[in-house]
Amino acid sequence: MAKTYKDIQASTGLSLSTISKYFNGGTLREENRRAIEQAIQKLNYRVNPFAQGLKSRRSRKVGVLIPELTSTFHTFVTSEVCHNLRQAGYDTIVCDSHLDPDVEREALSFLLDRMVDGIVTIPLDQTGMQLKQAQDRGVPVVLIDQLTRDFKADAVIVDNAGAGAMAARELLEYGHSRIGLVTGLSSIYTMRERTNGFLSELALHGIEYPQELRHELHFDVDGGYHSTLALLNMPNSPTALFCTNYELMMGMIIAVNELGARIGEDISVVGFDNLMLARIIKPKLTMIKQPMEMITQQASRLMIERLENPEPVHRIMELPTELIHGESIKRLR
Amino acid sequence: MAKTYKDIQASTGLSLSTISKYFNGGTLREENRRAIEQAIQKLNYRVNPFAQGLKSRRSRKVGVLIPELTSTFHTFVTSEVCHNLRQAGYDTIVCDSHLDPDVEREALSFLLDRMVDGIVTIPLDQTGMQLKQAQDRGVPVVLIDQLTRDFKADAVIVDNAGAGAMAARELLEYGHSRIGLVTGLSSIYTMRERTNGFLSELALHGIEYPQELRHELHFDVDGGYHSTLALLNMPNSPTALFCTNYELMMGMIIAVNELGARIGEDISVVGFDNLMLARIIKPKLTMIKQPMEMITQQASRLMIERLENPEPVHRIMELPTELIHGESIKRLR
DNA sequence: CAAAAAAAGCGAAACGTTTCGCATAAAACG
DNA sequence: CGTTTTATGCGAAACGTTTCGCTTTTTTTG
Repeated sequence: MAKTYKDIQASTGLSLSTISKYFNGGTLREENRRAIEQAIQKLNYRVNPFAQGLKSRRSRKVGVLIPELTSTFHTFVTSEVCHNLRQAGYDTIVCDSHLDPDVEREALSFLLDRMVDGIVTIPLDQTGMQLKQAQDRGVPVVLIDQLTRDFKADAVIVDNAGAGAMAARELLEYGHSRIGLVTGLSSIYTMRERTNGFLSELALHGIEYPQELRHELHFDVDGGYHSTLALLNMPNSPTALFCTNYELMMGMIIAVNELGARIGEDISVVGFDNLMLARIIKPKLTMIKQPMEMITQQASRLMIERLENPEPVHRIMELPTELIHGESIKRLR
Repeated sequence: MAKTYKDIQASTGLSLSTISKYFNGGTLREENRRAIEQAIQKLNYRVNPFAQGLKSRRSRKVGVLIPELTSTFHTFVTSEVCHNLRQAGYDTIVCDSHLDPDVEREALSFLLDRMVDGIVTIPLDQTGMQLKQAQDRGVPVVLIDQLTRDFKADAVIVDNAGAGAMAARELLEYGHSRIGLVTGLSSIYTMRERTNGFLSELALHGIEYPQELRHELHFDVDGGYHSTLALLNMPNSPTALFCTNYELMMGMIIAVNELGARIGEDISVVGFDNLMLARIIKPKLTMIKQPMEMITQQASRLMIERLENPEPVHRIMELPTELIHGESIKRLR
């Protein structure tokens, strides 16, 4: 049978309220503090989260809501944030919305029904309306990856448009101007931003972009694979490719290899996200790197700070991306 | 403010115990049932999970404990099982043990402290000792992927050794006998079983297996990539490869392509798990397919049945694997 | 139609914490 | 050393459900 305050009471002779004080950071005499600690040890006492939640109206749980668990970036963020929050004494409930705004809304209700104290999310619906219900209930929200249009909250983002522009500049530098865009559906914020940044930069250099080079499919390995095949098989195929996330890049690599083309020779490439396999592949890829650890760290920190002391101001952290030089771009001139 | 039974009482005039009966499947008059339903609608009532858990001593939560969230198979299982359980009205808490038995033990305590009603796990420690604490507390366990040595519970497994043997037979059939083994560390149950089944089958055909063809690295894309490079770069390199999971197979493909070799021509291949990319790659791969949907389905079903009606008998479901014929094996004779 | 049986509803006491206002003990002060 | 101030400890009343034993109502039956 699970132990309760009563058992600690029986063991120490202290009152229930004093014991509660011990657990909630009140002031006790050193002597009593030790007695309680000993009792806890001896009894192997564990707080009953139900009783605690019922009375305190705080669950010590945080909801993590992401668009899709099968994306490497999302999995990484989820896993790290969960870890950080657990360190700080918070449990997490993970939901993914399968890229469906309706599911996202439902999942949010689900989380709020579970009485989460906070929500960390990579939002899907870009208005952010779905998140209002959280804020209405006083549940703080931390956004990752994008700001929502009609909803303000703490957020950790990177400069996606800037990253796209950086990729374009690098390729132009090497003399490429006919560049295939291997990207996800433009309904996804990051995909759209990276693409727009990329196109704007080209426009800035007076390059008119032919729409047939722009391939938007689902942002997974499949999508990258098929887009790349299509791009490389077209009559006047591009000399370079820009992939706007990790999965697309993986699909691209497989497609390029399958066609017998050599990266950095027959086709130049700028990838995205220096994760897992991207670190070892030959030739080393030139790519945009997001500061993953910092993103998850800052997001966790923002959440924890909000939980411990709610404030009305919203802080937005924009973190820099970085271009890593590899050997996947051939110099044309 | 959140609504409570009291609000329903105020609205319907029924007693709290009657209302409780409604929620817990007791018998009420049709008229009262409807009245309560209306009140719930009107008030937008949601049960308070803390009060419910406190009183009933059931959390309606299930712990899902897996070795590693970054493995495609594990992610798939987790995501499906969570989905199925939620459908049945159970929340899930996901933990991964980062392939560390100590972390696994801790995570289990963590889950039990959270008062989960059951545990679904792909066990890491193969004795199963870590799971005893669950059973001692009357928390049912469902094993996926392997049986534990000193611990009996419901389980869903596949015939891993049989799968390995099947792969071997197929390759032998086509005349291959010098076969590289791209596999994970033999401390992992499935990797060991598949390897053993494979080797036994070769032995059965009187083939002595040279140890230098057996490459055991971490069972991820990296591992598959490096093992394959090593195998194909050795002096007397194998004519075929067998990869014992999805990630290893992905790494293998990338390495083979990088070396400019053609699958099904220069090197023959049997893969594992018909997921994602494996479905589209050219040439179509010959591979072992696990019945993924059935695994997760059966595991969820077992868990739910145990939760609804605890029984001491343990049911073990062994599901068949299947060999899918592709074009990745060249006929040698 | 009355008596017996079955069904439905009720009240009160939990479950294990937290919190509030007060009482008491210890420390500080003149 | 008595008095004020400050630090600790206490008791009791919640929090929102479930459950048990019992009463009342409804249905069945001869």
